[in-house]
Amino acid sequence: MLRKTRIAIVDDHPVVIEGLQKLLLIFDKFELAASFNNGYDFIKYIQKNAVELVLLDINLPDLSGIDLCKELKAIAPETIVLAFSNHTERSMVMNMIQNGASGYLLKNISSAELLNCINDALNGQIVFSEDVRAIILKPALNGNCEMPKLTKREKEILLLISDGKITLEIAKMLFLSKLTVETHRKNLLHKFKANNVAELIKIASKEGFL
Amino acid sequence: MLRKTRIAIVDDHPVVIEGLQKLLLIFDKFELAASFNNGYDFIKYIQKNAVELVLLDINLPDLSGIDLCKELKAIAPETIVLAFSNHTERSMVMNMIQNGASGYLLKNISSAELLNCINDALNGQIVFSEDVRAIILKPALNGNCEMPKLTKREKEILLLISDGKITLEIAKMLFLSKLTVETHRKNLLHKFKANNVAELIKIASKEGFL
DNA sequence: TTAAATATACCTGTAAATGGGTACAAAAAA
DNA sequence: TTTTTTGTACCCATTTACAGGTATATTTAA
Repeated sequence: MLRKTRIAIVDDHPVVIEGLQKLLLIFDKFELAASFNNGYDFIKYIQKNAVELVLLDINLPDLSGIDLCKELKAIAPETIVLAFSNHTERSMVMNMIQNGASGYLLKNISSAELLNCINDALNGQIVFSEDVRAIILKPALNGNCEMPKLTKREKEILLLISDGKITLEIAKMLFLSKLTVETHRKNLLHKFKANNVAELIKIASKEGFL
Repeated sequence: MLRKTRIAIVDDHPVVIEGLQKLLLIFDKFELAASFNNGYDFIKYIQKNAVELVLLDINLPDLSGIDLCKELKAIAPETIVLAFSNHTERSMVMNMIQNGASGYLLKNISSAELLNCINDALNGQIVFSEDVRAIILKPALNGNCEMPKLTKREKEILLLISDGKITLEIAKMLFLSKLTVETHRKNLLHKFKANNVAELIKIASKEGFL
């Protein structure tokens, strides 16, 4: 008899874990190795145990699923990771793939599609749920969503801007020239390809910077 | 024999529906009357069918769970509504209660707590999951988060502002005077208690307006 | 059917942001 | 070690936003 496929779930919503478990156990070949509601517990587990596949949420209490995926693939490169998330940002999808995930599923996926994706991923394919494929194929609508890389200063100033602080206030708080803050502000607008702060803050918020 | 308690689920995530269903059907007294992945289908259903309790997500594709709750209680006041959401904003909790919900549960609730809450709600109590109680009890940390009530126009203009449109552009798009748009903009700033658009957009984003 | 809320429009300043640049020292990466 | 990135600072001109009003017709709700 073939060994069962061991699957782990990392998600901070018990109901999601229950739902996934119910679906997976319909098939005799799947075995729920373990489930976790945070990232570090899962890392501890994976250092001593092996699983074939992990369903990984991105919103975790301790660290992001994106970082967790990177760490996991460093510890156990052969483990297949499927992101299972609510985030529809193109950048999230790209970052997960960048960090070694075998696919990205939105939580609004249908049961049938979910099972298909898991099987395909186990066969070495890269899989995306239907909505995610649309996101990937529409860089125009979803935008130029390359998540910009910000420097420490830029992140710092972005936060202050989002708190309603004006340039001069920020300059005083950080002991900088007003002109310096203006430069950072301009760079932020360019990096986010925003026309003004309103758009800047919207994008930054959607991309999870705030 | 007593009639079973009919429960409906409105949530756009099939996995959540599966998970809830699995948990509820452990108990013989519960019966899953129907489940919906959008609000309007549920409204149609509830106009002809009765259920004792509804588990209601806030993020729905067509209308917000908050508005849906209001409509539902107008149609079927005796139906017990439990919000089942990811949103941790105090204002969301308050609005649901304001609109007649019997409680507010976060999706990270444990299975046992969920069942307890459902039973308590059916017995006429107002129930909150553990994390929600913490949110309610800490108005200081969660702030002055009274979610402002916006008019249609204000919502419309808020969206355009968040897209980086400037006042004059908005005015042209909506066939309004620039001065009118300025007034709406000012009202938005006041309603959100924001110093400038940056803060406005941040708050609006956090409160789920974008 | 009144009263309140909404949508509309205007005025006057001042403050702030934006867009286009340049420049250079320090730190990090190649 | 050279190159690139980051953080710093400056200038100029124009546009936009913000704060403080007032005012009125139209809806909506009490």
